Amino acid sequence: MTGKQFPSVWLREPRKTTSPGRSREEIVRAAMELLDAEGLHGLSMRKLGAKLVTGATSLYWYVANKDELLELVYDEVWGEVRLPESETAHWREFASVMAHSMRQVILRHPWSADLIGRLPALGPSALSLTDRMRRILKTAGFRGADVDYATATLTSFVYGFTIPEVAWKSSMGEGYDIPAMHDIAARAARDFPDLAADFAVEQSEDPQVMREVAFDFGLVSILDGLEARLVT
Amino acid sequence: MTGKQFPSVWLREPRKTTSPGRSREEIVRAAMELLDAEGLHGLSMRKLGAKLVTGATSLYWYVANKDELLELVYDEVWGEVRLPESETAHWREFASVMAHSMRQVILRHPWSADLIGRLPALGPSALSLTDRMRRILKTAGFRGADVDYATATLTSFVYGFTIPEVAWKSSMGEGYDIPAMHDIAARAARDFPDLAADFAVEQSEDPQVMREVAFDFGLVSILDGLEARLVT
DNA sequence: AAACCACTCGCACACTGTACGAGTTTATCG
DNA sequence: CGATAAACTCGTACAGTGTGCGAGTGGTTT
Repeated sequence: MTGKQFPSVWLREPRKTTSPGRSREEIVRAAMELLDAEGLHGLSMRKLGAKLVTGATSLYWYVANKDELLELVYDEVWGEVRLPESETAHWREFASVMAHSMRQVILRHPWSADLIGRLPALGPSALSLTDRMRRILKTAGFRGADVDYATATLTSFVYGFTIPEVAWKSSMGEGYDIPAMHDIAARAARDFPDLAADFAVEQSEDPQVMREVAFDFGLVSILDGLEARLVT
Repeated sequence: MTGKQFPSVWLREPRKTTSPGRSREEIVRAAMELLDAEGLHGLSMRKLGAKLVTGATSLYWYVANKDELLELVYDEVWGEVRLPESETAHWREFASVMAHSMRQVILRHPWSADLIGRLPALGPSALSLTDRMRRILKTAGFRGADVDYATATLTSFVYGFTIPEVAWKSSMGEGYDIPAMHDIAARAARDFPDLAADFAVEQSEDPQVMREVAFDFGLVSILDGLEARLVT
């Protein structure tokens, strides 16, 4: 009956701290460095403690558990998203810049892809992002729930496009061994000749560029679709 | 130089087996049951062994490691997607059914959301799905790389929409304690009055229905956008 | 009978997150 | 100043994880 308490760092008052050296910020920064260097798998409380020359369990004074720590670094990531300065930008321009920036940020911090959805995104950076997006959409003429729907559509696309992309890259390592990839695709798809054939053709393209083009294709399509919803 | 070998069950010949009782299929089925019952976190080789009345390490005869096992159940999930029977269905109809079905399947097996992107999807069910989608798009008139782009756009949306949805649900438990959610959102967004206000309004809707409507909104928008790319 | 094969599984290793509680420093107050 | 309380540190321990290894078992083939 009581309804489980939803756990999030952002719903707790942080501990008051008189601390000199150690602090949440420092811990978050160190965690981010570890994550960027070694990935999500490479972050453990013990390693983090070692990096900060502290006992692993000392960190639990500043952070209730590992998930809370991850929530903090997660929000830090969204803080890196760059948006058009002016509030008066055309909504298509705004949305496009935001989408591209979100993708770049995730590519820069591949571990964050594993966190999307696994953790609540209630931090200030995340909220500020959606707040600005919604504002722009409203002034563009979207009304009521359509504002939600439009943002959801957009962010869903960015997430869904980028999450598998990042995962693939980190599975492959950074090798980009194109002939090997070709071979892999061909072998996996040997029962689907059409698929295999298309794979073969596309393998000749630069995958980096291709991803970019694909992203833009999807983004433009979505913006067109949303615009159609607007003019009625 | 050699280029790391990409690891996937589907790229290895399976072991030949004279086995009577135990088999890959049985293991996969048991794993699926465990996953549906207890989530990704609840699946461990030891528990799975116990369920099958075997030593945990015996499973490693049939499966190289846990990730391979997960690849197998993962493909099983995509096998549950239902598509229109006829190859002659209109592409919009086809895409729409596929998107909805994918979403439903993920909602039915929430643990699968955590696997999207983390594991290569090179199994027969996954490949068959993309193969059919691509075929339909081709006959609809999409050409060359546009076929990839369009499918990527569609599946990205489905993934990106559903992954966070599922994660949110499983964090909250199935409680759907609406007033509590209201409170949570309000507190988290206290620095963003507009956001908080909108949250408050929307909290009065049935979230289940709302998600469905949102999904359809996005889907229709995307299909419109893709169609615009087609008629040129 | 010997050799091979498919298969089982106990043990051990290196790790994980974190509860607990005892210890130490620092700040506040009478 | 001394005392009390609050802020902080951290060693130990527990219950778990995936899985490499190597010894063992039972059936089939030569």
